[in-house]
Amino acid sequence: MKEHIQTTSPQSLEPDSRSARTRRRITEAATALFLEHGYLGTSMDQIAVRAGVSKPTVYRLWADKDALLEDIVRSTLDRAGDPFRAKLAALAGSEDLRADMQKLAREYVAMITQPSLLQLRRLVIGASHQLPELAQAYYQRAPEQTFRALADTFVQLADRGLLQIDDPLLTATHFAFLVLGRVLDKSLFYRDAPFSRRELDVQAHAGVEAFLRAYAPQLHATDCVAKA
Amino acid sequence: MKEHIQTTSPQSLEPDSRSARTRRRITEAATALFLEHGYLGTSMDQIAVRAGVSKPTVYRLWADKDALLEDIVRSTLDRAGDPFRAKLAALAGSEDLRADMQKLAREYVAMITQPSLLQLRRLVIGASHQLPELAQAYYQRAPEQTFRALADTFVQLADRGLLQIDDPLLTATHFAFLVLGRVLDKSLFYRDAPFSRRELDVQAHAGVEAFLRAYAPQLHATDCVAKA
Amino acid sequence: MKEHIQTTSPQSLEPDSRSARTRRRITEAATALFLEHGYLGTSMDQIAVRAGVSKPTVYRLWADKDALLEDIVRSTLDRAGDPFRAKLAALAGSEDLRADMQKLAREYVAMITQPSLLQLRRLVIGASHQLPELAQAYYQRAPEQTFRALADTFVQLADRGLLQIDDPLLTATHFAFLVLGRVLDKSLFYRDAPFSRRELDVQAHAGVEAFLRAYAPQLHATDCVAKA
Amino acid sequence: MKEHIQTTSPQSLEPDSRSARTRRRITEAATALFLEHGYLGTSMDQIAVRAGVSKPTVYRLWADKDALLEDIVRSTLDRAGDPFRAKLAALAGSEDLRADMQKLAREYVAMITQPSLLQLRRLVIGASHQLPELAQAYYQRAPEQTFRALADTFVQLADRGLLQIDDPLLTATHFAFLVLGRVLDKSLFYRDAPFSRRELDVQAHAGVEAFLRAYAPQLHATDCVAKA
DNA sequence: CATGAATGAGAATTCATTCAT
DNA sequence: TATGAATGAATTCTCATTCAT
Repeated sequence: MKEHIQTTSPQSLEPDSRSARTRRRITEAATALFLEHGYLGTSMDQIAVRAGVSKPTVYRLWADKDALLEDIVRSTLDRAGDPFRAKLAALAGSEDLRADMQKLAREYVAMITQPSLLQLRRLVIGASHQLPELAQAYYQRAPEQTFRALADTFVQLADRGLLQIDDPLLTATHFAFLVLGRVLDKSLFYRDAPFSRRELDVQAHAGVEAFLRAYAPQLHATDCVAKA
Repeated sequence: MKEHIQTTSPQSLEPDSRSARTRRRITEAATALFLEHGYLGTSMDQIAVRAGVSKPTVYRLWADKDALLEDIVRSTLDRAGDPFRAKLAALAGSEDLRADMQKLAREYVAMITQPSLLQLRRLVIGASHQLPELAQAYYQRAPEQTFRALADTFVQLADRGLLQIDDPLLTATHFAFLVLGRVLDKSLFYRDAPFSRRELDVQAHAGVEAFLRAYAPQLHATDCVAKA
Repeated sequence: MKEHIQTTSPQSLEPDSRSARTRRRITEAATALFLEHGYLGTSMDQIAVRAGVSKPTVYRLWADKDALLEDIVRSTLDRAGDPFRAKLAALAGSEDLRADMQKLAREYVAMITQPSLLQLRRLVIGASHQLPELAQAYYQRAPEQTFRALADTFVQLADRGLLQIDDPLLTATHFAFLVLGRVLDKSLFYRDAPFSRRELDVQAHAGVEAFLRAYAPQLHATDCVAKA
Repeated sequence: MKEHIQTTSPQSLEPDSRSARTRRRITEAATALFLEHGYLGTSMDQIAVRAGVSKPTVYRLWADKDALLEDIVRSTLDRAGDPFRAKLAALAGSEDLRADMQKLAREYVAMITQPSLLQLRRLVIGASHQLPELAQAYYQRAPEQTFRALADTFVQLADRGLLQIDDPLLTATHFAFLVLGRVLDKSLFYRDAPFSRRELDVQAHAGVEAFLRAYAPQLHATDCVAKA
């Protein structure tokens, strides 16, 4: 496998040069086809035709089919996850934890349920038989990094006495899966997003409430007091 | 893979007729190959060779590749899921909810984390581009049915005042994903089970505790008092 | 190629013995399928299934697929052509040539246009690439023999001064093709008989009239007298 | 100036481009094999090997086996039939009907008995089980169109009082089948042309004479007188 | 730089035929 | 006798990849 040419050249003076446009058209075609039909279900022919170029052109830009998929996955991830992680950091200093966490959860759900992202998960999982390293790279780059970011934030909240946690990473996953476990899971099996935006909001809200009951005892002091 | 000791096979009087043996060998070969390389990544040739039969023999028993995969998926699900759902029913009458729920969670984790079941999820998801109905059938037959069974049980527990729940199905998914969301998710991306048994137990335990904090307030009166 | 067992056993004491019935069912199934889908378009599997027997049973009665087709063709021909040739002989002594020849022509058309016979022609022609001897045998047994029988009759009629012919065989083919050339030809290309019975009668009638104008001058004496 | 006299194929500027040659070689190989072994009796493998190309090359130029056969049939028909129909038109103004019709008949026979055309008939008929539309298209394009052209000419001759006809189309088929019915029929069953050129001429001649006796009474006044 | 043309290897599926019981 | 089970060899068609221009 030859190394393929560098993917991004952010400081290019001429961002829409002929070859950059070609590259983009191929990437878009391949993305659409991979997401729709999977890795093995998509042929290089289809990609070239849809992109309106010849196959050798594709092979000049990427060493082989693997490289093309990897490029797509990596650059899609780059574009998708970062905005959320930025907002997440702000939660650590929250004055109204419940409200801010609810807001964050909605944003989390909104990010994750971008159709292309859900399909990307399916694609990567489906291709994991052929490209196991890609799947692992995906997992480390996407869910796991988010969990770690959540954990960092929760540690800070715990330091401020707002949360009571033992294992920050585990707590982070509890938050994540309470908020959208069901969506993540079900959407792997259904081509079309199986939940309406309202349903998503309900699930996010209920997830956060459950999370707070489990991890923010003082927010539920009344419960304890009542018993005491 | 060695056969483990088989004492009986109760459902058939002539369990080892020539053709039953052939069928089983093909099924085993196909299962192993599908789980390892995915649907499109496995060829009927490979299956026949591994089973030690000719291709027409495979086609005599299953109409086509789809039918073979469907058969494998369905029968694997049948074998795997039912025992757990039986045990689940018993929880409704529990005298010691925390202990029994912990026990159930361990069994849940044990069932779900059978390597072949985890791989089956990957397989079905990977094949969903080609066989979308199979993926949906899988989802309805496996996770969703378990969620419903959990919900039924939780409703009974709520009736007895042991849990406080609004939306039973949502609560069921909270339980399920608290207990093994992370495992389910991560194992889709890693060929080999990414958690040791001990890690699984820890996660199951922590998941149940979080669940109880969120949904069984009276069990936590003591906690509150203790902390107070 | 082994010789296959004798096809007909006309003096069998038990004409509907078990095995005779089996043979008949296979023959019928094969005939229907061959006529419908052609020789290469029909599989031994389909034949066995349709006949309700196993494939080895078919192979016990016929050495191979070729033998089965040959048997079918030969026995169909035997059954179909003879009645007509019997009637043909009677024409030689006709008192009213035009009327009797018209009648005969209608019978000729009726015989030839039996759907199964037309389809048989197609079948044999289609199989001639694989079984050239069969096609030749067919031609000698069916059209050619009829032409010869017609020629014999025409010779007798010429002897009586009713026809004026040079080359009897050629004259016979002129009769045959005037009467149903178009039908024979077109029906090779159309699955369903392309002519109604009325059209057939019209063609047969016009063909006979043309034939008589060409070969029975005294029946058209008026024409000649007029010119003289 | 590239405008010197061009000796080569007028319709294409680059008649022997690489791909045109490839296309021609495949067409030739396929034609030979289809004519020899029939549609189902010829495999795409054989075609590719005989053409000296790989199978994908064949599939690049024709969508599938059907398309290849259709192409061959259509282009063969185009090449074969048109010249004759041109000559036919000239007959309408004939000064010496008998002589010109004899000449035309010889040309008709010569056209139809091109070995490749006779084999093409067999091929199309044999393939009609699998490709019924092709067979019908063939019939409409070849025999039927010729019949119509003959009929048109005969109508003109009748207008000039040279023929006496009722149903022009029927008369046309009478001409066609008198002249070469036997050839057309017999050659469907025999791989090699079953008649020598001399035999063909004799049949054509006799066919025309019979036709004229049946449809051109005044041409036969002399005959009648002679006989009288 | 881009392409039309090409290909070896392999995909799913079916065939006529035979074995073993 | 009749069969369920089996198979070697082909079938049509596709794939990722490269050559030649």
